[in-house]
Amino acid sequence: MYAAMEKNKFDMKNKKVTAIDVAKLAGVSQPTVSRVFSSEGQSVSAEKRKRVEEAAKLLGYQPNVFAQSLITNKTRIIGIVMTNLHNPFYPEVLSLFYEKLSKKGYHVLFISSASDSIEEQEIHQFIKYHVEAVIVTDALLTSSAAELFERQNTPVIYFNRYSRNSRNHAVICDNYNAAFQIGNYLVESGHRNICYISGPENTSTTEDRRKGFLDSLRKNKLKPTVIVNGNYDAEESYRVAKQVLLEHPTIDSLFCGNDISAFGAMKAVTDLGKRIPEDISVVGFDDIRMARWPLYNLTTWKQPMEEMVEETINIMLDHIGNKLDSPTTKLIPGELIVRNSVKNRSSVD
Amino acid sequence: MYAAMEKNKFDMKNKKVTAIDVAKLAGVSQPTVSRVFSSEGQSVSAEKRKRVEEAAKLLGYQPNVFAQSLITNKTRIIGIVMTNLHNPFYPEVLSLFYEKLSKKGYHVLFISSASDSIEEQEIHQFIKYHVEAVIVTDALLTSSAAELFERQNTPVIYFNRYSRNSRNHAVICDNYNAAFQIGNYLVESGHRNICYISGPENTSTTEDRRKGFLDSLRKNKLKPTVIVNGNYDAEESYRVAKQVLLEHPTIDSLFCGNDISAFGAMKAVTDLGKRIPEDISVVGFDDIRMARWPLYNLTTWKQPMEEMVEETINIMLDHIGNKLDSPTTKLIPGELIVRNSVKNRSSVD
DNA sequence: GCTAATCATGAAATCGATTACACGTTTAAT
DNA sequence: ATTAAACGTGTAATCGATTTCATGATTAGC
Repeated sequence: MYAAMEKNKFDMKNKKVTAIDVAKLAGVSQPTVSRVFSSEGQSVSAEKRKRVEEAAKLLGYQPNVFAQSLITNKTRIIGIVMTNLHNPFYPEVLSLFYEKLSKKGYHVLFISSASDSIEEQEIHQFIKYHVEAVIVTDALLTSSAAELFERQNTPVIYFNRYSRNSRNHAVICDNYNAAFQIGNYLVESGHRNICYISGPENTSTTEDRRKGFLDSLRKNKLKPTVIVNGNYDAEESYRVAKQVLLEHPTIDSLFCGNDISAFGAMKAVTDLGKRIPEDISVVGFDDIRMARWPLYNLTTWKQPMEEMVEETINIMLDHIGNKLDSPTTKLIPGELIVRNSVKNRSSVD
Repeated sequence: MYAAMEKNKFDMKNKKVTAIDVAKLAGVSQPTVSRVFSSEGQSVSAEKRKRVEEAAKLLGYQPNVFAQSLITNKTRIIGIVMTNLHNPFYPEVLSLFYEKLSKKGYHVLFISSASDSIEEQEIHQFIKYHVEAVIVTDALLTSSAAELFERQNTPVIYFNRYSRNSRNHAVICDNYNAAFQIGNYLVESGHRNICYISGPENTSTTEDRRKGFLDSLRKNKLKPTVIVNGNYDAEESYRVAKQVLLEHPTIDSLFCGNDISAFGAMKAVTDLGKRIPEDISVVGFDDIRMARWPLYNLTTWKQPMEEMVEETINIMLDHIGNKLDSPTTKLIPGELIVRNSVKNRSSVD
């Protein structure tokens, strides 16, 4: 009680502890304190090092990052832009990024953009804070924003998007191949009337998935089946699926552009009195945690998040370190996760 | 094409533009440049102000935040700690925080903690970056961490948690009253065998909900019904619900500690061949977006996120500004959202 | 039209670190 | 033992802003 008050009295001064305070207490010069805290094994005698460390701990000293950044020009801050927090895929990704970046001593400055392409103004925040790299998930920069970063030589890495004419790095799941495999899988398990509930048309991801899917049908000599556009969202997908199922009663399977739209579609199916997978098979895309909820048990394509995040960080570090700045695009394969939403209708086996 | 190369040549220098550069180009002194950019209407003649602004735009000048923060001791950075990104409630909250904070010119430094109480080490990141406030959602600080912030006079605001002996601010939904209302609602709509699927026992939130629920039963002269502990998670809740429904076949309703555990429970119900709400009613808590998905259509208690976030930010600003540091706790009521997962079994109406 | 008050502006100090440099000690080399 | 290299440590410069202070110019007051 008394001790607490005492402490408070000191705290009223609200004076932050600086390297000078530590130096005084340890009986060394201020640069020596700095040397103890500069990560590398700087030359300072074991004895003084110990004295400094003790003094620092006693005072609760933490080097001031702003002073550090000012002189070193390094901020250890990474900017992450995320547009679509409503799709659980992205929080999962964010969490992974945080975990892996912080392990490497980086910090996450977070920007969430409501719109699909990021406002100039938001971008300025990143520039002001001298982020060492920018990771953009599920959105594209405006070209003027991209130019800004290029001018500052700040690497931009797209996660799960790319634009053909962009000079930025990108890490993506091999969407074309994934959709191709899913198409094959459905055909091989005896489906003949596949409906693809796609996402909005203007993204690379959606484009590639659509192409892969169509190519697999073509290979299997099936004529193109119904394709409708949702917006990667459960409610919209529910609406769309319901409608398409009514219009095309022969449909035996739904391939949905992502997991949450699959969830919406599943409800549409059961609302129409059909069963999954007995009457209609459903396949998703992403393999978010919810996909394995007993409620869904969704067969889906796993985007290997962990690997993708890892790769993104590697590219980032490579760029920051070696200044290798020829734009790299990394394709990660992923895999089909078979659960319980697809029935084998093939008579053969 | 050519222009682009030209530009690049300049950029190779990678020299950052400082106030001095602007000053030279505008033919003024460096402090004058600073005065133009310091938010307040500083005294600088209209003519020079214009010259400076033009020069700044031409060079693409942005004041260096690190230099600014160093001298002003203001960082405009808010630290947010979030443990439970798997529950969609929290990404929704994060998104709101970001939106509202950025509107006020603050930035979000993000920390996600796997464990329920936050590691000392993570906390140091906040201290290093001199965050002006810390918002903690769904977790508590260790007492030594709390002490650290107190010593730095950094306000900590708990969102959706509080601890009785903590000297920090808190904004919470009135969990006691909410659970009380839900209990009443279920009883009044004719339910007599209510099972409460709670969360882990050690949190204030869970405690208050349990108390409120029990008190409402008591008031209605019902003897305490089955209470089981899940962990606010769909899969666990599925398991638990299945078991409890088998053991107690008379149960007519489930009150779940949050929405996602309600989703799990719903599946348990239908897996056992019972219907919602005809055979068993289900109520959730939170009103996350998914609750209104057609798939669920869950009757639930709305935690008024927007209001809660707003309140949290207000307390934060008050603390930062007026130095009013007597710990404030703000209770926000919330409301029952009636959808389609509860049946009126009362014979009266 | 003279003094006082106001305003605009530059010079210099400052924030809290890092780091080049120089100097004094210690250790190694021959 | 003598010289050179290596090491430890303090002094001073530096990063890029803000801010105090002083000075000179401008306006107002009478």
